[in-house]
Amino acid sequence: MNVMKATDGKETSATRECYLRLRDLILTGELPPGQKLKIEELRSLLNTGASPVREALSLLTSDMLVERIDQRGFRAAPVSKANFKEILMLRCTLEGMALRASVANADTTWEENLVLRHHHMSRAGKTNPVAFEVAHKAFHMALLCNAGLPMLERYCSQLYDLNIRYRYRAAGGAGYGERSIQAEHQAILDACLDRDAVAAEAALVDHYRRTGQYLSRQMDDRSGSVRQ
Amino acid sequence: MNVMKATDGKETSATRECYLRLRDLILTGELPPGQKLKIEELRSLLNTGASPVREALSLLTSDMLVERIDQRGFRAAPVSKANFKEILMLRCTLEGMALRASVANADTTWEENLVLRHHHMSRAGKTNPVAFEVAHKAFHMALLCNAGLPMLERYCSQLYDLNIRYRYRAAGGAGYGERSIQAEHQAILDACLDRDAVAAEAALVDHYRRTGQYLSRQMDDRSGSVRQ
DNA sequence: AAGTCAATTAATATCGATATTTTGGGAGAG
DNA sequence: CTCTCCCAAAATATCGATATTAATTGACTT
Repeated sequence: MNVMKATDGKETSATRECYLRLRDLILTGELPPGQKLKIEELRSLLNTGASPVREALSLLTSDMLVERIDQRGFRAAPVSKANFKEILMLRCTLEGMALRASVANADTTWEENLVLRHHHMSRAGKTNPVAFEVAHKAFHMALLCNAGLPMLERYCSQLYDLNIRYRYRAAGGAGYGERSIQAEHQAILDACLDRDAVAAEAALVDHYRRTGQYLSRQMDDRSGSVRQ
Repeated sequence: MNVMKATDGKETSATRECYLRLRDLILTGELPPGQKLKIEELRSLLNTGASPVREALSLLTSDMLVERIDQRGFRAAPVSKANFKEILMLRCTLEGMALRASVANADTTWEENLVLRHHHMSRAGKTNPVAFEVAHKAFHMALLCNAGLPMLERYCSQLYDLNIRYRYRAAGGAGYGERSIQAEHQAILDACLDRDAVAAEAALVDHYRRTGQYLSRQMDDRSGSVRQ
């Protein structure tokens, strides 16, 4: 059973499939923070065997989205205000560093890609929220991808995902309050195109701090739903 | 078979066993960078089944010590001068940040633990190199553990391990050249006990930069043995 | 009636076997 | 002689079943 027929053009492994699906479930909060992740349940939910599920959970452990307790299984990583603040702080520092390096290596290819990503993000924002989330991450990662620092990029990507989870918690989706993030994104883009590393970093950090304050308020308002 | 008898006081899972053993093999270079990690070989090497091996390798992927290529198995992460430099840079930034935060939260419990760790490290240095490696990491992590920033600590721990690998490559063990690392460690400790965050960070970064230059020279001398 | 211990239940961790995919090598065509 | 294609061998990924360990319930003692 579970055979992939000709109509089924899947080139990816079951483990990766599980990994992506589980990550999505955790990021959106469908698997809420702290929840026990029983192999059998996930196995039937994802229509696959126990091995891919376990391996996917092991991979998610490295992304700090899942906690593994020896002999006692897996659970979705808990959330807390302290954790949120640490993520914010690390993002400001690490993405700031990556952005400076990216600007230092600026070339037209990078710039043109940025413009394109920004355009896609603006477009997606008007249609559906989930497409916007994807485009938003693509834009932010495009900002950093010119640094030539793969490990740093990986950390930034991880931290971005961890932060998304708080956004979903606060707004139940991609609701960004009524702040003008458009203007903030434009400011970051402009500074990059001017090849002004200092201004770019300032704009980026400002963007995160504002979002952070907004989310922080949201968390206070609905405190009690946040564990620990 | 492979039953754990009463004499066998193991409380840990086979997966963790594999994880620790494989990590050690990769850090020391017994499994050299870029080497294909075949499940069957490791399975027989570690006297266990395929599942624990695969799970351990998945966990090591998160530590960036193993690369996973979908449908094509695992391999030990490659090394390169660029990678080494990135690790050094990230360590200086991240550990610097963590150390500042640790000093800011300084209390006597932390200080006393530092003194103790430093003492253990000095003692171990005179007996055997492998004990020194353990004590050395314990001292460095003790410096950072008072920051109250668990994710940052985790990153620092990861980066520390990644760096160890280059040290083993350069010296074939814990050989540190004849620099006076003792004095450097003392300087870091003293600055912490003075609760002087700026001096502590400076001493720490200086310590890493010196070690970095030393290792960098070693790598140049034996270049060709380093792939890529 | 409260606490402890044992037996039952449930879940994890692990094994052994199989299907699927990749790799390597050799035969045949150009 | 080189290239391509196909087949055999090896390795990965996955499944299904089992042994081990943790959680739970309920009886028994005090």
